[in-house]
This record gives sequence, C-alpha cells and structure tokens, in this order.
Amino acid sequence: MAESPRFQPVQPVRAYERIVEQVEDALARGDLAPGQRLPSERELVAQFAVSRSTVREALRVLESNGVVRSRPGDPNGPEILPFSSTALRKQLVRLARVDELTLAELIGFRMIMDGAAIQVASRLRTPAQLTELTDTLTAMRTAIDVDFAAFSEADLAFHDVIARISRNSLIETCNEVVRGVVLSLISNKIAHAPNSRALMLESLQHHTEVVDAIRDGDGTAAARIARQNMYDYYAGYVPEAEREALQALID
Amino acid sequence: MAESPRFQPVQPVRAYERIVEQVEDALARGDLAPGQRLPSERELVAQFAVSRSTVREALRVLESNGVVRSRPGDPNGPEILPFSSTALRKQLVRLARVDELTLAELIGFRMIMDGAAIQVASRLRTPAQLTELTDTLTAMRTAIDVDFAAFSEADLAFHDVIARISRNSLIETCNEVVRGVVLSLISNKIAHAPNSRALMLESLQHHTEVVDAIRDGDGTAAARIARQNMYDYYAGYVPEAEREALQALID
DNA sequence: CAGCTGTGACTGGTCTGACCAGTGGACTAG
DNA sequence: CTAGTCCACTGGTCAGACCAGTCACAGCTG
Repeated sequence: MAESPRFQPVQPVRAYERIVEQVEDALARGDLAPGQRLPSERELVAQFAVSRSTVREALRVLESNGVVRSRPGDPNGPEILPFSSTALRKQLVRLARVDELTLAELIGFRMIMDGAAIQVASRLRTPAQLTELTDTLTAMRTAIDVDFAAFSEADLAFHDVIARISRNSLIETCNEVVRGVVLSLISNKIAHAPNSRALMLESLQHHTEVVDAIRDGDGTAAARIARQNMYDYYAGYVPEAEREALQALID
Repeated sequence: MAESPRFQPVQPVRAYERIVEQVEDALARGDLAPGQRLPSERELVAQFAVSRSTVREALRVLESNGVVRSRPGDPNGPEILPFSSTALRKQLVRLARVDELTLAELIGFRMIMDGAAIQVASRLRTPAQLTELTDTLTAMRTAIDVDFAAFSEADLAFHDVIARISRNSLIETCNEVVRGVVLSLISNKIAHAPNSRALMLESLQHHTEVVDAIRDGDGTAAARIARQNMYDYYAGYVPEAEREALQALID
C-alpha cells in the first residue's frame, strides 16, 4: 500500500445521541425556536422510531444542557428554552472545584473583563448612553437607602449598560457567570456583610469615578480605576501570596 | 400573622437529579477522583434503591456534563473523567449559535484575554521563564519548515507558557475554548489557508515582538502588540461595521 | 349569560423485566 | 509460561405497565 490513510478512532454512537443531535441541529437551523414545544415523549417515540427510554435519555441530556424543560402533565410537551448562562456557569463551577481554580484567578478574570468592557465603552459611548450611565448612578444612590439587594440590582444594571455600549455581550455574560461563582465561593468560605452601607457608598464612589473617566473619553484611566476598585473590593479574600498577580493587572 | 415569610417557588426534584447531585458532591468532597470507577448500573440500582431507568438517566446527564464515561462491556463500570474544557466549549458554541454571538465579539474577547495574560506575564516573569519563552519561539521557527499543524502546536505551547507565567489557568482555558469556537466559525464560513507559510512567518514575527516587550518588562506595550497582532490576523473575517469596537481595544 | 367545578384524556416520572452485542478476566490447553 | 477459548457481566435498547399531576373542556350553577 502506498500510503496508509490516517484512520480516526471510532466510538459507537448511541441512539439517544442521534436524537440530541437532531434536536440541536433543528435549533441551529432555526426550525426550532425558544418558546416552541417539542412533541410529547410518546409522540417522539413514534417519530424517531425508538423506545421511550431512549427518547427520555435524550431529553435528560437536552434538559441538563438547558435546551428544553419538561413538566409532567403539560399537554404541550417539552418547552424549548431561550439560552441562559446557567449551564455555562455550571461548567465553570465544576472547573473551579475540580481544576482547583483559585479565587485569585476568578477575580483576576473579572478585573480583566470589566476593565476591558469599560475601556471600549469609553471609546464608543454616545452622549445619550452617557446620560444613561449617569441615570443608573442615581438609581444606585437611591437604592442604597432601600436594601442591599436593591443596590446589587442597580449595580447589575450599570454593568449591563456598559456591556451594551461596548457591543460585546460575551464579555458581560462571562462577567456575570464569574461574578456568580465568586460570590458563591466567598459566601461559602466567609460569613461576611460587615457594615454593608459603607461598602455600598464606597462602591458608588468608585462607579462615579469610572463614569467621570468615561465622560472624559479616557479609556485607559477608566479601565485602571475599574480594576483598582475591584481589587480593593475583593483583595481581602485573596491570600497575600496571590495578590501580586492581581496587582500586575492594574497599571 | 406578623410577617409573611418569603416563600420560594418550588419545583419537583426528580430522582435522577438526586443521584447526579450525590455523585457530584462526592466528587467535590474528593471521595471520588478522576480515574476511579463507579459501580455498575445494576449495582447502583441497588445502592440508590431506584430502577435502572433512573440510574441511566442520571448517568446520561453526568456523561453529557463530561463527568463520567460509560463503555459497554467494561466490567469496571463507568469511569470518572478528569476535567476537560469540552463541555465548557459546547456551552459556548451553543451561546454563539443561539444568542447570535458575532465573530467580532469572540475575537474581541480573545484580544482582551490574550493581552491581559501577556501584560501580567511581563510583570511576573522570572529570567528562567523568559528563556523558556524564547525557547518556544525557536521551536515555532523550526516548526514552520515542518507543517502547519506543527506550527499550531508550537503556538499553543507558547500561549501555555504565558498562561503558566501569569498564574491564571482560567484565562488560558477561556482562551483555548474561544479559540476553538472562532476557528470553527471561520472554517465554516470561509475555505481559506492561502499562503500559509507567509502567515506563519508573520505570526512568528509578532510573537517575537511580544517576547521582546516582555523582556523589557513593558507590560502595556506587550499587551498592545499582542492585541494589534490578533486584530491584524482576524480583522479580515469581521464585517467593517464591527471593527471599530475591536480597534477600541488596542490602545 | 358569566363563572365555577368536576371529569377525563393526556402528560411526564418511575418501575419491571427482558434481550442483545460487546468486553475482559479467568480458565484451559499447549 | 504463553496463547487461545469461554462465559459472566457490562451497557444499550426495547416493551409494557402504573402513578401522580396537569389542563382543557363540558356541564352545572348562579
């Protein structure tokens, strides 16, 4: 033989995988859209010509991936869900536990992403978007007197506006996911919330400085301030030995 | 009643979910480690006191999440897998399709992450690590004469060293995942590989400039060069209207 | 007529038991 | 000690059954 073709290792394809594949392809092609319904399990049994066990295994995988949701008794069948970052977060949490991701790595990640989003935003922002930012600042200010939860919500809204301005939803999705992981790690390790009002005031001050820098159009400064703020906020939870890598992110 | 406690919406917990939960908890606690084996399905039926269907649905979910792998006939039972970014990538690909993530967003993400890693690396690098970097450069140079695949491999090794120096494996994991998504998107849309040798030479030149900047300890410059290089490399695939957001990342 | 209620046809969740092709370790023959 | 055979066991799939829950609708009540 002239040349042995490079063969690929082959593993058996299970029936339920073909079903998952077909559903995901239909979703990618647009034949299936969020909000639509899948036929009932027994109907799928007929369409795919397999047993109900097989259909159910496929549905369990799709459900675990956040593609569909089944509810018993629902005559409309399983529902196609809109994308949510839940599954992404789940994988990241797993990565954090199994691969021994440190808190410092997660915070460093957020410092990078948040700083970058603000840098882009200060370049691309329109005057209207700038006032939108200042509006969220006032919303944060009033939320301080209400509740810590309300303040968190206003904070989220702020970052949401930043993400919209920077025209990169991936950044914001990652930010949100990692933020959730960080919070869960911290609340697992440390019972905190000491003097939350002072924290909120400080955070508001920081955000105000960032918006000022964005107004000036100085993206580098805005990003530096944002990273510094996040460092100040979280560094207390990070072992001293790992702080150096975070400080290196600030200049 | 004095104050109505805030009730949580409740959804039924299915039996297979409890099984998944128990396995993942055992993994998080360290009672189960990659390489170990789960009991066989029929043994699990006895231990969890449920039917085989239920056990199998749990195993399908775990398998879909990259936690275990079942092989028919294996008397040792399902294998606990080490973490791999495959599941993470799967979710990201889904995000890209369903949430209409643009190529520009993905590339912007990589510009940010890669630049940040290089910035940290130029601050933290030891002399030994610096020579390690130059070593990978020479490896890339020799790989050019071999194969494009070999060059890609050397390129990956370079970024691996960067990640190690910057002490943040999350950055590198995300980089790798997004890189895979970008490549799949590009190869789907464009049949390319024109004059690959010139591309490799140019890429090598860029990497050399980055290492020079790292040697000088100028993190800002190193990061800018890296981002500029990535922009040059990918901008051709991005619609002009979306390039502005990428350019804003470069300064 | 509007509004409530009871009912029944369906849903998904779980179980039982069965068959098959394939695997790998133990056992045997050399 | 090695090479080959064999068989207990594995996971993949199927068929059929039961249950609790949901929802649409017919029919009743005011």
